[in-house]
Amino acid sequence: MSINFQREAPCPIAQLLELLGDRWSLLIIRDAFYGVRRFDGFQQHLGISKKVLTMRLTTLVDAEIMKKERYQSKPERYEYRLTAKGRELFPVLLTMMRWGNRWLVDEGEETVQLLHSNCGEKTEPRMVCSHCEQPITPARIQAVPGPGANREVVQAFRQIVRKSEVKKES
Amino acid sequence: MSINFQREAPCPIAQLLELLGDRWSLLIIRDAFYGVRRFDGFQQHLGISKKVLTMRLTTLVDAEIMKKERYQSKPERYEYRLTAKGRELFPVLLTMMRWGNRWLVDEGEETVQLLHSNCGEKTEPRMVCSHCEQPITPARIQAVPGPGANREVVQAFRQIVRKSEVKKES
DNA sequence: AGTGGTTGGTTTCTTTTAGAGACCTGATAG
DNA sequence: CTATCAGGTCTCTAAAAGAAACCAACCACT
Repeated sequence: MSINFQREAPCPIAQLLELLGDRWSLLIIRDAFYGVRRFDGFQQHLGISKKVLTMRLTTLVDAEIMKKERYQSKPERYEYRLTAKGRELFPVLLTMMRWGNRWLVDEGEETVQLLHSNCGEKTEPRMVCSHCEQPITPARIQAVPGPGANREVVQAFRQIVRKSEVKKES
Repeated sequence: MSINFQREAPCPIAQLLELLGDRWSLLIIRDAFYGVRRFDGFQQHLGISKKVLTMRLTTLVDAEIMKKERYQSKPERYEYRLTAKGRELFPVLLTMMRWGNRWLVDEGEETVQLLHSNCGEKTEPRMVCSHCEQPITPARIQAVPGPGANREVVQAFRQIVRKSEVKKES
């Protein structure tokens, strides 16, 4: 029902959230970036229940965000590692970290910071255009229907645009 | 219980997810970026139940991510707009959109694309260092304890680092 | 004066998820 | 022969989400 912009719809953000939009998945991936690899490690660092951890890891493996690899065979034991698809979630976590540090943590009270080994300095990631390399801001970015947009999506876009214009006038 | 890295802990990503890590909050914010402002608009575009929408909007207003503004007074009616704090979630949504388009949508089937009005071209946001302006990749970024890190956090970092080194050897 | 539509909700009931904790398995260690 | 570790499963309870009915203030029509 409703215009085709919701969760099971083709919006890439909605699709990502469909997969990872619970309270644990992105924390598991964060820990994986920190180097955690084993069931027990995730469980202890996160304080997540085993049942939910099993479910989340299964989902992540099925989605090919993580892969399960045997690291010993006498008793078979596996570890979970990020795939390329998983590693590319790095920018998502970085922008989240930046926003959290900026708005949820008092200044000077940050518990985590980022060091860029290129320049050796503390860094705050910035977004730039892949084309002109200029900064990206909401005002200078426009979302437009892509090649896979069907009539419904275009329609939804029009409606949203029209509505937001109406609001501006009043 | 467990090392201090979980949800109620000082990790900025965990704090963000504590606030926004459900299946709806970020979609509401996405719609707000698209220009949706009214209860009904969110409800129809998202297909979310009114109860949950009420709860989420309340949370977002309490967190000062959105603000409720009266737009007419005969029958009092309000609309919900992003605050500066909310608008700064833009990079988070952009990186999510990029990942979703890249990994969850078939190439050429993207329903949404971004146009950078600076250069007028289709763009894929990239992350660069605020310092040296060079690209940021997992391999070139290191998370280090910040000024607000207490002994526990530093300890947790050490443990994680040690564990991931052990893994590399085996 | 009554009917229906619009906006922005609340209430109730049912289904889904999450969480705590007991239990299981296969292996090695003492 | 018992203990411990890694990596789970199973069961039960509590919390959250979803569907749908209802409510209320105002307007516009008839």
